[in-house]
Amino acid sequence: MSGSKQFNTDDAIDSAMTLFKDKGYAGTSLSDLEKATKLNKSSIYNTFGSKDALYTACLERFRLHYTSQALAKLEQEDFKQSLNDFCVYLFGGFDDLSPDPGCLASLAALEMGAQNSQASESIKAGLDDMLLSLETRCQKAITQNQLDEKWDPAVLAAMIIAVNRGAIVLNRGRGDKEAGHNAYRGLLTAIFKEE
Amino acid sequence: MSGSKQFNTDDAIDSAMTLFKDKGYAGTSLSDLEKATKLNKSSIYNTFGSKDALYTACLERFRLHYTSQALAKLEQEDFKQSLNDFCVYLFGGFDDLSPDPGCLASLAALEMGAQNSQASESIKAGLDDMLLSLETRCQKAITQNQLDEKWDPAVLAAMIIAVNRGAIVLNRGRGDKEAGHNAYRGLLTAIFKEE
DNA sequence: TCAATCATGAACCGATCAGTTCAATAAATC
DNA sequence: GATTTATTGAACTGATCGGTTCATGATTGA
Repeated sequence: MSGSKQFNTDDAIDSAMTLFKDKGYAGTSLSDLEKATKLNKSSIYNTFGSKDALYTACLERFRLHYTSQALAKLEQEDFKQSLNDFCVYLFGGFDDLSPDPGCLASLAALEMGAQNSQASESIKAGLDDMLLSLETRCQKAITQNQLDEKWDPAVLAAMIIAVNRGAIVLNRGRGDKEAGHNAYRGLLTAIFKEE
Repeated sequence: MSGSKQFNTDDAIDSAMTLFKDKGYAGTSLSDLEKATKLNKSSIYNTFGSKDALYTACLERFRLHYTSQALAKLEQEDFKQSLNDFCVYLFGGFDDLSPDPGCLASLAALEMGAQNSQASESIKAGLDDMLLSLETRCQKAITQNQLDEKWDPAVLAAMIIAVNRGAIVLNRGRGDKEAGHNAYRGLLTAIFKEE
């Protein structure tokens, strides 16, 4: 059949994203991608061009769709609420006992970090988005007197991202969410709990 | 030639480790491993049994050799010094401008987290080693009055590991050490800087 | 209604994958 | 010095890799 596209491109990207997130770039084969997207290889190549290009499309969609949704949580007036919702979103729910969903971008950063892939730009851009948004939000919190002045906004932003990324590593490596959850509690203690 | 082993097993594991750390399990082929270890495929299979077994051997050596060296830094009397040296060791030197060395275990956790591989046990054990040692060290710091009582040792331990793991993701993803370094500075601010 | 368009599935490509086999051969034992 | 033991390189296996080609046929615009 033809004449018009028989599938939704974003749906295909979402399916591929799940695979790449769980098995990595190298660990995901084209036949895996065919099954997950329910597309034929020629459709995949016609639409995206190559495995690498599909991977990059996944990273771009992840950044423009999912990451930006997390960053939107920061737009609330209350800093503590902003940060909490931001973390809950990234964590996949603090009270949710289902396995940690992992993170496409974090695995991509570690897997592609030593290569110079087409995907590297998107990975870097995603991290920079987060760092910049968080830095701006922390700066605003200081001027609003919702955050202690001892904090350098860029430093705190980097720490918040690091805890988030690190929590995923802990959760995926241990198969539960306990250590990751503790890491988040530590973050809240660090920022909000008085000595 | 034969009669006795013609190579050092640990040297071979170290070479393989570097490859797995940079390219991941799936991204590393046996011919890559042959080149890096300067061994023939049959020697690799004779010695280790399979690619998966060699990978697990790398993780075990990483844990028993490298991770335990990091944890040894915690044995100093001064808590701040312990923590600083621990972080510097994991970071590959704060003043060292060379690229972040990455981390075999962190990539392994993300890459294998959704699989149930032979390697999973070793990955989990490595994280548990770190969490337990740090928790014990933090507890000691509290009794020594070197750490504020607001901290739950298990919570702080998880946060320290998370920042370390997350810093690697940031560094590898961005190709420099700036954000990772900031994350560490945040950690020190959180623990030692008064409000 | 008809011609142009284009997504599609199947067959195919050479390369590389993880893993095996085995003869050659060097060291160790006696 | 002969026999045993064990490592090694090279050749080989079938499967799968990423990627291409192309006939088919449904959809579309005129």
